[in-house]
Amino acid sequence: MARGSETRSKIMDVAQAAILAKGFEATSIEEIVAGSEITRSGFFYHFPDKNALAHALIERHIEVENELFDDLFRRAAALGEGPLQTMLIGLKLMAELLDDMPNGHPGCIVATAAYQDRLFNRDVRDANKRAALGWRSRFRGMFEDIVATHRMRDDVDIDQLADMVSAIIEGGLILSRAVNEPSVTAQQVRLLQSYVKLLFAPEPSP
Amino acid sequence: MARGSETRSKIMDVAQAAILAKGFEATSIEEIVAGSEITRSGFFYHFPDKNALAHALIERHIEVENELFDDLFRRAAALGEGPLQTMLIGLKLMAELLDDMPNGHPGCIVATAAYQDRLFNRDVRDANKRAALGWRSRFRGMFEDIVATHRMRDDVDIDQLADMVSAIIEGGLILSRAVNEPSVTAQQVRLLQSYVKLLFAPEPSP
DNA sequence: AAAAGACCATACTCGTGGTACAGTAAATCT
DNA sequence: AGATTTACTGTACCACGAGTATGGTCTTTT
Repeated sequence: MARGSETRSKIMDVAQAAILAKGFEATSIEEIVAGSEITRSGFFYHFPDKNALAHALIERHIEVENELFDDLFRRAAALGEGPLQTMLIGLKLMAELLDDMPNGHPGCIVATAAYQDRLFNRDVRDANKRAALGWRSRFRGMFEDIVATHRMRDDVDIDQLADMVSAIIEGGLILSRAVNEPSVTAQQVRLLQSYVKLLFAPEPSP
Repeated sequence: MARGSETRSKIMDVAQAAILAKGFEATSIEEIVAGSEITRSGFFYHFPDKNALAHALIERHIEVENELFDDLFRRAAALGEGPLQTMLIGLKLMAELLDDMPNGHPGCIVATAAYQDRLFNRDVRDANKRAALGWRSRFRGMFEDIVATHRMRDDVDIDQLADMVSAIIEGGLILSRAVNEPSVTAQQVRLLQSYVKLLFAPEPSP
């Protein structure tokens, strides 16, 4: 990696850790530069303002999380057979993954942005929107494969079902932070898994 | 209402509207006092600092929402018979209610607080936690009544199921803001209703 | 050798939260 | 009726964080 982009990503690493721990506004540039072995001038050389930093963080997070999900569901597909099994195992793996990162995952940044509308500029909000729509399209694709081979026991919209994955994760993270119980997010994902199971499982033969 | 508490609640009204629209940090005291026909000194007379305002807002919101939920499930209980029906109808009513408030409900304040940990002091975080635990105990009570009379088709924890209501709503609100589709939250609540239905509905007689 | 990239140092502006304090009109208590 | 408290207004001030400006410096690239 070139000299410039090395410092740049170091700034982003430090910033991300701080933001996840205390929120975007509560994290000062002063603090970021202190942890990045750089000066204020150096920071503003790489990012015109704090908004640009937020934008870069969200952009990077989208990529990282996409790769993470790709890998997760690739493993899930290898473990089970058929799209329903893949989804069910994938959700279980996701729950395990969330159990292993008790401080919550970077999705937080997206959520923070959602609730601080005017604090961020258009670029950031657009990136945020793209992230959410990306999740929707990913999971919709998977649910489409499922409905092609399984009967739904309740007539629900596939887009909405796809959104439910994101909603459960984001909602779980919020709740988990509010009550200070790190396990909550993973539990919620397991409940979602239970729903998907009930929704598509073949009728029990009596 | 006495003269003092009148201005106080006016400040809170103005602040709440602004905070829901732009976030807590993005809302300046200057702006709040401008909309409240009061001076800066007046503001600080009622609230020692911004944190106290946040605390008061959350505290008030807990009360308002509790009354709202009480009323909602009272109506639901009148419409259907038995705890399962009450829950299912209640969730439908909740979805309708969310459809009617496209800007999201004040739950946002709680969510904001969850993601801005260090920005708020202990009082605010405690109030936030109490709110979340209050929801949990409310819905757990309802689900307990259901499991007493219905068989669960999947073995899930009641506390976690109760948390799912909050998680779905908060997550729905975030997603709805992120993709700028106000209908998302209500849709997610309807999906939750579908889950509860599948989870407790009697087996179909073949 | 020249130019561009990646910084450092200093100094300044401006908005916002918060403090301090003096004063005032109206309501309430004694 | 007078004293006190409540609910403010007005002014002045401090600290801190974001952002701007500008000039200098070492390093890499051309």
